[in-house]
Amino acid sequence: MGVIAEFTFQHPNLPLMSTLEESGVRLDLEQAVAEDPERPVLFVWASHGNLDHFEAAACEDDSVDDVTLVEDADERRLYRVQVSERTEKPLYPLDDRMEASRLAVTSTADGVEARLRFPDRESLSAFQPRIETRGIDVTLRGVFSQTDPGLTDQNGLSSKQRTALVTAVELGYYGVPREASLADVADELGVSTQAASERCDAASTRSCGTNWTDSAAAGTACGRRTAGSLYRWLPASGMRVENSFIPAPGVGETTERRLWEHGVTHWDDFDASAPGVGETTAQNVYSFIGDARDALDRGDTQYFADAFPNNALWRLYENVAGDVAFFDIETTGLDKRSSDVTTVSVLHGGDTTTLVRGDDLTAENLADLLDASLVVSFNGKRFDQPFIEHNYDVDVDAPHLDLMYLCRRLDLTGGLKQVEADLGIDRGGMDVDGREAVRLWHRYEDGDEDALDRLVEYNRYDAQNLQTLLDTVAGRLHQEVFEPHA
DNA sequence: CATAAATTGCTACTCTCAGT
DNA sequence: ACTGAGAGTAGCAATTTATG
Repeated sequence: MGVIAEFTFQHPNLPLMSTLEESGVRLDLEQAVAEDPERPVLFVWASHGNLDHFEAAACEDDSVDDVTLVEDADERRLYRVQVSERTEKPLYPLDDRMEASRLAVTSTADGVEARLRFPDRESLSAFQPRIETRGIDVTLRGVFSQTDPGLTDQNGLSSKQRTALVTAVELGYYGVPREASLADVADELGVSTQAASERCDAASTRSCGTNWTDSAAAGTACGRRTAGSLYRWLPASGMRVENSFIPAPGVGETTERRLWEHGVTHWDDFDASAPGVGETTAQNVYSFIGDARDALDRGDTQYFADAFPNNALWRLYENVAGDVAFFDIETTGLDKRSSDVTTVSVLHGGDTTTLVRGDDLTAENLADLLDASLVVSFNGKRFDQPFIEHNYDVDVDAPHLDLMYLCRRLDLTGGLKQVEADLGIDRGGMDVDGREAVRLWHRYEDGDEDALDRLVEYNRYDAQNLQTLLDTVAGRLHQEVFEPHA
């Protein structure tokens, strides 16, 4: 599926940039000939502003070697421009390599605006970081899907969000300069200014994150958002707590993301001059970093469990990967009050241990096995942990990472087996499910030792697969959180 | 320094969903 | 069928920041 994206490129050394600033002229690219990619020849229409001034200044401009008038219409003139070798050229030769095609390119003093068609989202995602590594400031202003014309709620906007966005655009809230204040938008909608701000923000964020279809409205709204690429700032491996600023008072998702976008991806990178962080918040961040460093040195994972919102606890995984207990239980039913725990399997430090009811399944052994920096389960917060704690005198103290909710964030639903299937995680031909596990246990109670073997094997598979699952999901979340949604 | 805007952090509420 | 944790949604108050 083709994707059309609009970018703005900004760099002082873009072709004719200083001349455009002086003359207020706008250039529309008609054609580009790039026999030598370092020195493309552009045919551009100049309009608006002072064209005589532009022509004189252009001839003196270092960013081009030659400017020739080709055609003189009344209000606009066509020039042939030979771009010089030392000029920044965002679209050469990268767009060819990316298989992107230029649909429209316009230069003004504000930078170069380009509308490009990409064959797919992957090539679009790859495009931006490539440009950015050359020091050019790139703003993604909009992404338009070529399919689904006219569908309105492909963006995933709620009706309130949609209404807010349309109202804001109609009133000129997104105009530059603003033609309406937030209060105007709030008035029109009949809600508080905060509510209006949130609705508009949520709407424009979602529009940016998904396909746009029509809607100049959405396009305009997104114009103010910088979809900066974090690509080049990625830590080599997965995210760790040292990349996180969320726990500091005054820092939420928005501020943390802004820090990352400005290259502050590690506690070491932080300083008080960071954008979007004032004096108060900066002090809070320093204070958090100090505490967190101490906690990390002590191996105090509880600190992070308390400091991080639950949906960010997964960031702790890489830090404590050597001391994680993956666990899964089998029972005789779903209700902890009327059913018994039959087996418990724990994968910890590379070893899988299985405790069996009536044998070695005791409170002491359970506590011992689950004593880790982090315990990991699937739906264990609702099922496994309460089940164990209700039936045995055990408290699971360690921070508990429940993979079910992480998977849900990635749209992986349908239960553990379904998720594993979706991710291609091997089950080794284990054709057992929870119901069958109950039956196996009862057969064992009736004297069938093989049934127990099979039950244990199934249980161990589950525990071990949790590690594979977490590795996979953590990798995906890492991308999701760090990388732009372009 | 005043103001508008952005953001966080809180509460209250609904709704989805997965375990054996 | 159960069930309750947690996600999502919304709104408001208070705090913080940006901007001229």
